[in-house]
Amino acid sequence: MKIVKSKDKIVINELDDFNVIQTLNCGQIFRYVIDGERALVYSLDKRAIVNFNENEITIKSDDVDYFYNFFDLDTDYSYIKNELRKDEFLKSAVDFGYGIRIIKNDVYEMLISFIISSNNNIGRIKKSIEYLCSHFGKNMGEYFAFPTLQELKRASIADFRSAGLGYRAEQMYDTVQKLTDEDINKLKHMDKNSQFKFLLSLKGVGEKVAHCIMLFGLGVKDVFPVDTWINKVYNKLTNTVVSDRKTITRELTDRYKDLSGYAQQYFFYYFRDNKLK
DNA sequence: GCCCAGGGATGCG
DNA sequence: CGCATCCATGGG
Repeated sequence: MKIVKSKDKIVINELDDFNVIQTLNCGQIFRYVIDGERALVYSLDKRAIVNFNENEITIKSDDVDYFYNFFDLDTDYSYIKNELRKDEFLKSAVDFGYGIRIIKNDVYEMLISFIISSNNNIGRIKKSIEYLCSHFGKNMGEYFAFPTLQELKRASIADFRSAGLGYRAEQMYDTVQKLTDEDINKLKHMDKNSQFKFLLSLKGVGEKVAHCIMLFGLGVKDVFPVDTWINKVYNKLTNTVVSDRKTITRELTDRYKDLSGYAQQYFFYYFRDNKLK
């Protein structure tokens, strides 16, 4: 991959390790719009305008450095993919999702987003997040920012229900009221086990959601979020009927170790897209 | 009407 | 611990 960064844009060529549609559609981010060969991508109060074709990707933003880091452009994915292709379960999944990159998103935004995600579908998750942005986030002119913690503290349980959170409204209210900016800052500097423990102490956050927050918001790669799809994939690949997700999580994290987070994304994208066939 | 979605909280043994 | 049950909501 050839990357040229300037003040107002990033231009990328030789796209063996970056496909915009795959990276956006693999379930790690909920605030984006794809329109032909152009995508709008949002994080906190920032926006990137991404133009792409099969030969070149151009990322424009008022904060180029933020999105350089956001798209993880310093990481060599060819090494990761070569390692994972050695695994018989993963080879076709890696080839299918060759251009996936794991986003480095904001922890707080991931926390709120993945509380909404539990036992929910991606379409509804997106709508709920959009509602929170347009009702509680700052008006940026052409879009709404993700609401800050202080802004979200003004939302009532009824507001969260209006956002379509259903029974998660009370959990969200409890967590938002309890959480502080200092909690978020401390979280970034904790070790992995402390991060996991703290996240589990928040309402609406169980093991799977905590693992997603760590993977997409804290850059922790040796976690393997297990949701309904991964559960189905696991049973298909191992020809078993296991429903205990703790067991599945332990076995898969043990199998893929430091590359667990990457492996999980290739699995998720491949099997969800192919409807397990 | 039933089933499912990037699951978690609670209670009970 | 493990396990069962309940939980809003919209789309297929």
